[in-house]
Amino acid sequence: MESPTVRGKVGAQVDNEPKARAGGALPYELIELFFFAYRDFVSDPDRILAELDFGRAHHRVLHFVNRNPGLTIAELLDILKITKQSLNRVLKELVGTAFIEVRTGQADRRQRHLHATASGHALAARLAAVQGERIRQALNNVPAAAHPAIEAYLTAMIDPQERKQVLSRIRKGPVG
Amino acid sequence: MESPTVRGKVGAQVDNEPKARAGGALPYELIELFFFAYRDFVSDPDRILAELDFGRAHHRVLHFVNRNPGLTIAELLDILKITKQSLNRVLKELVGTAFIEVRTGQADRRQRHLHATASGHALAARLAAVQGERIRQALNNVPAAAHPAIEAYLTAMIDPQERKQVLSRIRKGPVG
DNA sequence: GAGATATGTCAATAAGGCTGACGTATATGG
DNA sequence: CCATATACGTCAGCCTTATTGACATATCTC
Repeated sequence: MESPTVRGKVGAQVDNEPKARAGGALPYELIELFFFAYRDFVSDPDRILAELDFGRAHHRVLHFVNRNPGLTIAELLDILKITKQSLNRVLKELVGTAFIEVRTGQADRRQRHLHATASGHALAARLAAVQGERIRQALNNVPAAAHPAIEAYLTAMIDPQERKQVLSRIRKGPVG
Repeated sequence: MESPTVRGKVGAQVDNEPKARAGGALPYELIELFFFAYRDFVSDPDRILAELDFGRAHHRVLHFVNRNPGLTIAELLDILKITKQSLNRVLKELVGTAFIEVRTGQADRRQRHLHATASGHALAARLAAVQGERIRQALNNVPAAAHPAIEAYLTAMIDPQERKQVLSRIRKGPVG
């Protein structure tokens, strides 16, 4: 999983900019650590995806479909915050290669419910495994007592308006 | 600062994949938290950059030049892990808009030493300020005693081979 | 002086985004 | 039952950021 390049609409954010930063120096170390940590975090899946001629976009789609079986197109667009045109190309490839299956909605036949196939689930698990391994190894470098703090820290890095929605989606996600 | 899309060369990495993951479930929560945290972490600078018709590539270049005054082209390419052709377009724009200044090397006149101008420094500081503000706010959600653990965790997320080099560059960086 | 090195540049290509416009199937409300 | 709204699909064109390959130029080093 890798962060999408959100272009175009930048989102209406009100005056969020710190004026003078009264309190001391900028945390350059943490800024750069986060940058490099994320860079390497996504490099593991990249190697696997390259074997299949997939990119990070495929990873994101497969990941969230796998974690949220029956997800509709609209819901997926809302998570990924991309346009349906962008999604379509990637999704078509994942469906064409039988990693994802599309089922017409029962209640509402306009909707498309997305499901990972067996091989889709396997690939998603393989991708999550390499990222999970990196996380596990990193946690080993930190006292177990501090593990909840790391989760709290990452949670607090998420936009407050998004936080609740993100958390509910993460926690409910029962499919491993 | 935002992670580059490393395409093409994926880097020679030896069999790094966890075989069966004997030890239990995958840390899906942390995987997704890291994803969303990073997404929002880069969204703040994006808004500012958009005002100037710059992209994330400009941010990365400006950031590292500002933090490492006198950086050469080759060193910058090594940090960013992109090709000189990719760098060139972005760098030309930053030089053309007078955010970055190029000085021919004294000892070796083939080299180009990059420096942020006054306005380059101001922009870099403004970008770092919004990211720093998010970090500071997130740290406030965590006991101060756990702050070193967060730094240790992020450090351990970086590839072991890269870690030493990255850390030395981060710590020495005296320019805030 | 020959060759290596640091940088610059031209050209073609790809991935992954975007906007705008339009089409189709299905639901839903009056 | 018909009009409108909704969910999705698709065509066309564009942008940014990256890639590879080839070649040019200046400068350093042996």
